[in-house]
Amino acid sequence: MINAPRLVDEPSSVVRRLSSLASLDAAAHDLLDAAAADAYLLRPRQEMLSEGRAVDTPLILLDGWAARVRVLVDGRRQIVSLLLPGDVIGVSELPDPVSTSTIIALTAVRVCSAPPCGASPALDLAYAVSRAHDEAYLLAQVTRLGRMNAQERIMDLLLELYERLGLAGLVRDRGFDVPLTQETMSDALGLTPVHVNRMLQAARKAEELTWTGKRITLANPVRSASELGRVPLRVRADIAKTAAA
Amino acid sequence: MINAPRLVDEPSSVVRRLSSLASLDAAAHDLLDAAAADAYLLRPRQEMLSEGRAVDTPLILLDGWAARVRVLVDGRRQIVSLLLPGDVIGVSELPDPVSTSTIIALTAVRVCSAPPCGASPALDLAYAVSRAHDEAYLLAQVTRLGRMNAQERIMDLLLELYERLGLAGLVRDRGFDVPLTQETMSDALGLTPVHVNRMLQAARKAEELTWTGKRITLANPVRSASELGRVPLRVRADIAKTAAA
DNA sequence: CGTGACATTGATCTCGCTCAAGCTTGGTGG
DNA sequence: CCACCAAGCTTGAGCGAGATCAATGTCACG
Repeated sequence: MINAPRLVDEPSSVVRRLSSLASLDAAAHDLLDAAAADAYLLRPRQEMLSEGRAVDTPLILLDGWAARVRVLVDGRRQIVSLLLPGDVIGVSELPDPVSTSTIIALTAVRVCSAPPCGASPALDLAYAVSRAHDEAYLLAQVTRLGRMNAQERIMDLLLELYERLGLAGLVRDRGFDVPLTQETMSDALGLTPVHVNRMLQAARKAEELTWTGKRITLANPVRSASELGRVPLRVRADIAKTAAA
Repeated sequence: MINAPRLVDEPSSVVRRLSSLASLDAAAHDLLDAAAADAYLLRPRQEMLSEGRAVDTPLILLDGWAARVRVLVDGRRQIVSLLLPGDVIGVSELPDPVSTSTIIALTAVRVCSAPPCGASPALDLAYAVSRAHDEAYLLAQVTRLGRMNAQERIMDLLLELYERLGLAGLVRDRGFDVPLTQETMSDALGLTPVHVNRMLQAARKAEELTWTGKRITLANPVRSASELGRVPLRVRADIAKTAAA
């Protein structure tokens, strides 16, 4: 569709996402552009990182979706978290880190290695905020699986995707592309595919969402969010505010 | 230096835990001793950190147990993770961090503020490893809640406690003190207290564990672990090995 | 015009929840 | 020293959300 990515007119998901986490200066932009120039493609189902294997280089997910997966001995599979365009993977302040989970591409995926820490203070901050977000999403995943019923899990996850894709500039008109099968969703939600299907139908009948092709549109994200008690994610004190006081 | 708490004879849980994560030099020990000198006590149920509130200072849990908790609008409660003696709380590389979860003391608790990052390289490494562990335990919690049944969840959590308390030197003879009520466990496991009770009875009948008073003893941790497919946690490449090669 | 991946539907089962009641125990005050 | 009481543990009966098993439908693609 889009061939030459003209960063000025149409900023990439990474740039949009990281900019919304921390303001990026020109140096940071240059580093990201340079990194993105060495992007490469992965096929769906391809492993990007293997549990127990050393992490050679942190990655940036430029395009496509991936998932952190844990598999039990008998084959049960749990998607620990979803990785969306613009997400940063495996940046760690730990030397010689070893991956604690397997990461597989859910779709065709375009990645590049992330500019290393220390090269740009603005970028380092963005990484730190990004990691704080990741952790918050993990906490959300825990409470989803531990204390929500099937309907709530589905809507809560979709709202999280809505929020996260929004940061990357991938939401338009309360709608966004979700290249997931119902089976993949069930692995993320700790449910069976059959039950996910039925609950989705119920949600459609209740006119909470539409899901045609690969695009989901939420009828009323604000209302749904407040019903679930979701609050906007905040990981840093607002310095502007506190400085002004 | 070594008067009241005789670190040589009986190292504290923090020192034992952090030492097993990264070898601490004399400077790191001194920093920890100094920090521990300013310890203070908290009562059970007291909030140590509130969701959405700024984190003033990272803490070290010297004694007692705490929990990161998420509460839904209608009161459902999920314990996201358990915090054990020796655990480090809220160390973040992010400036002006805001807590993404509430932390409450489960027992009487003794804490002190953690020596800041940058003061000791050895300590910084220990912090980094500690944080990597925390993340791994979160992943484990997600797969527990998402894909394990009640029996498996209970044993898996107990094995994690066994492993973690072992690092802090708090396991003796396959037994360890667990100051949890069954209700608290149920909040960590995403189950009801009634069901936790029944599954515990089943586990006792199957002679997998004993739980008398506050002390749990696992009959055969190694066998239980292999049945669940648990593998020892590893977050760093073994430098000794790679360096030797 | 197969063929394979995914969505949908139905029937049945079961694990874990709910509600409700006893039971045990340790602490507290009279 | 005992009576009492609140927490927590145990037990029972019944129910229901979600799992399981097994087809069938649909659609894109070679």
